[in-house]
Amino acid sequence: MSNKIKILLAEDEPALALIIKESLETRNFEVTHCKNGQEAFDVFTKQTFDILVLDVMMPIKDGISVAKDVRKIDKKMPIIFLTAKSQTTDVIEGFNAGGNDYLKKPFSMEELIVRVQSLLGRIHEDQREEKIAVGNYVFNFTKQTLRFSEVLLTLTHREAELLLLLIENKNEILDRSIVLKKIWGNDDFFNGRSMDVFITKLRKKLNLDPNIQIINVRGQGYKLIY
Amino acid sequence: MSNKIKILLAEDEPALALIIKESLETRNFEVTHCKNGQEAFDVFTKQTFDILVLDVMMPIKDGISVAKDVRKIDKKMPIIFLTAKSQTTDVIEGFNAGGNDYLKKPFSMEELIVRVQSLLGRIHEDQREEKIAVGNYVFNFTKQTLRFSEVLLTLTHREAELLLLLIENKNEILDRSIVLKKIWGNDDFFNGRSMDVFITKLRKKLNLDPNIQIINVRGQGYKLIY
DNA sequence: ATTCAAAGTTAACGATTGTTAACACCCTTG
DNA sequence: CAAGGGTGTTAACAATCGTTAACTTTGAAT
Repeated sequence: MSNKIKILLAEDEPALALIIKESLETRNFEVTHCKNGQEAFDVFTKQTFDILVLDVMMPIKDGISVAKDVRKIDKKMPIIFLTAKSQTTDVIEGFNAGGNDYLKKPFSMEELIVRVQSLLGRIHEDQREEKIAVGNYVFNFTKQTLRFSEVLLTLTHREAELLLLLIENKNEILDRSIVLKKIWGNDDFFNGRSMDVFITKLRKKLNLDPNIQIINVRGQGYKLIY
Repeated sequence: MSNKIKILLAEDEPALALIIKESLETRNFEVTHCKNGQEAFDVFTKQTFDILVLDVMMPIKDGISVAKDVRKIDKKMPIIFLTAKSQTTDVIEGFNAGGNDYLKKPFSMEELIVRVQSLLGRIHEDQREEKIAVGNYVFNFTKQTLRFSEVLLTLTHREAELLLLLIENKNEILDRSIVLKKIWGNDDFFNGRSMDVFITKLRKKLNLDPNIQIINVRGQGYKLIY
């Protein structure tokens, strides 16, 4: 199973459907296209999607009707309507049917993409995984903790920030001045010494796993290896 | 304190601002109007709102800039942009700044209202219940209570306000000065100490669940994690 | 081998934060 | 109006964190 974001697109006009599908696919979305509302609802019940993009006017079953049926099953599924109609009443009808956004034709692909992302962002916001494996440790940045089997070490905020930068550049040289600018704001002499102190502290806390090392590269910076 | 939905409206054109304000008020929203972005951001830091409606082009500080600053403080606050510009690039810029919707002028009041309601609906799904899960606790802001299975703790108003802000920024750093401006009105030294006292009180009341912690980030603020 | 700058380490200091308690200010109640 | 509980602020002291300083060790260049 791929981990791509899955979009169900219902659009009866073949040319437009193709353009939308391809545009979304270039952004690495996985798009399933249906030619009418009936087909779309059928597919919806049989697969899982992250977001629905529904044309309002379609043969057999219109988009609003699809949305209403979907809402009976799934209250949270993000739904965007596409429509040629631009009267306000249609927009209102769309929202009342449980739509989350309403895009009037003609619209640019960029705008569609950005609105799709906006709706998805909200859904996915709580899902970030915060635990990072570092050798035999588990590092949790937000909790500022390092766990080595049963041993739980707590880090200060500075230590956690520094470790995160090192991890993001693991096995590569992390430049002194980069760190200093990012964490301390500027790279003057004293901040540099302060950073060295924190490297010492991190080394102490990371020495439970002998495979982890913070190596100094004289004149350049540090390298976290494991 | 009224329980109306609070909207912060930033719009420099007086005639349009008045129309919007009155339209929203007929729907029983409470609207605070600001004439430019600077004013809007000031007010935002000192009061609490449910949604922001920002004109993009304004003197002194534009709406996009306001949104970016707001996002540094509050990741979830719903933001709708209003704009005369209709180029796609502006829409994209708006979403990138953290906006949740983008309405092109001229728009109908009805459309604004449905879009406001659509965004609020999503947010209030979590909160309309008024009961917010915090680890194994259940927090009820209006009742100022914290329940841990059978144990019911009552909070003072200050405690409840502070906890709500922490929850709205869970797993992220909540800035000292933001809290102080929002709850105490200004961030002088003594209010700062007072806030620290309340953090202590909250920690005590939250220590039934060992997974909940209020972490201090020296010089910046506090972070609620669970 | 000598020299000097960079980095390692430890300790001390000052600023920030944590905690407790005393105090002041409401409300409500008698 | 006095008493008392509840609430928020101020003050005092303890603990923690980040920086600075001092001294030591390392490594590269001469």
